[in-house]
Amino acid sequence: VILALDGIVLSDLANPLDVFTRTRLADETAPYRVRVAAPGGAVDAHELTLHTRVRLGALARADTIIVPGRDDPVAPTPPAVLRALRAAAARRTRIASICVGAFVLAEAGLLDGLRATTHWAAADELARRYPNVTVDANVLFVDNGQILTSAGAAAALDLSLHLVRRDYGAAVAADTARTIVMPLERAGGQAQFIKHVDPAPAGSSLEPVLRWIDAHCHEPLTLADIARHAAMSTRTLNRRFHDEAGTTPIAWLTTTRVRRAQQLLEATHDPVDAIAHAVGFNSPSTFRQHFSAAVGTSAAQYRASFRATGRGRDRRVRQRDSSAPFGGFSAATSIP
DNA sequence: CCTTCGTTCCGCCATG
DNA sequence: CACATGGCGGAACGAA
Repeated sequence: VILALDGIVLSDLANPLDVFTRTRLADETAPYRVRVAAPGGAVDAHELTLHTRVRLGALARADTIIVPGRDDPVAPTPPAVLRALRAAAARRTRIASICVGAFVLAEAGLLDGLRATTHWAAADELARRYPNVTVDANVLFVDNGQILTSAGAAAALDLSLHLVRRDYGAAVAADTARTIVMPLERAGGQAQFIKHVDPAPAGSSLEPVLRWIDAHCHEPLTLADIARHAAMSTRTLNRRFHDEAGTTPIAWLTTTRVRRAQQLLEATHDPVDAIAHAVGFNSPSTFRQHFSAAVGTSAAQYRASFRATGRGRDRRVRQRDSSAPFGGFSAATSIP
């Protein structure tokens, strides 16, 4: 359920809406049912008025609540909305804010003691008004498990895809990313949880290098190899990665490898060690170490939980019955 | 889990 | 002068 309040920023509404409504599983079913809820059934959104089919009551039945930003981030939120959010939080409903929607969560007290992010221009204000919140303006989004926050409007895409990945796995998320033509950096660059600095701007000069790494990540690559292909010194390569991608070349490479491993774990029955080798890790133990560091669970557990429920974690979503074959997984077969 | 050893990364500085 | 590159060296890291 996406929460619409007066003054809603339309892109904050539209981005998650698109991602979740367009997401498809391997069997073409749509796993998410998206509703837009407004307290009074209608909200003022600049040049237009949004009439919604559902009201606040929908929050009580939501698995996930998305809270977009508003024109005036610090405008007081209607008490009924705050109550509904707190009740949902108490119910362990997953709640994610987009951009300055973080102010609404903070106002409801849901960010107390947590790390959070918001639009960079509003970060100072958020930190000032809510001292109990640890504001980090240098990340695309922060995943606290139940409560998530994301940076500026475009980061809503990253956050939404992250949720898709959490719910249904990397292959499904990659498929959705392709559908909405998400640039490679952002789709591939976000590691699993908290982390990562501002993404490389789309069309950055690193893009060809990133693509090349993506295509060759299964080979044994060294820094020097990458630098040679990029036609620059290792020093410059490191510097450019730092400036434009917010990581280092090798960190990027291992993230790429882990992501591919996730897809193979989901889509095949290959032994973990074989997958480790296939995605470019020399030793299985190295793979295990990187995998659990990035994903949070072991490779075997990841596969087991994915198999068991059709996706990664909790949340009550009736899913493809576990007897359904995974052979039809289209996403995993067509990584660019 | 520990140790060893090659690799990576980044500050500093010279150069174009 | 402003800016980007890249060599150097050591500390930190990561693969066996």
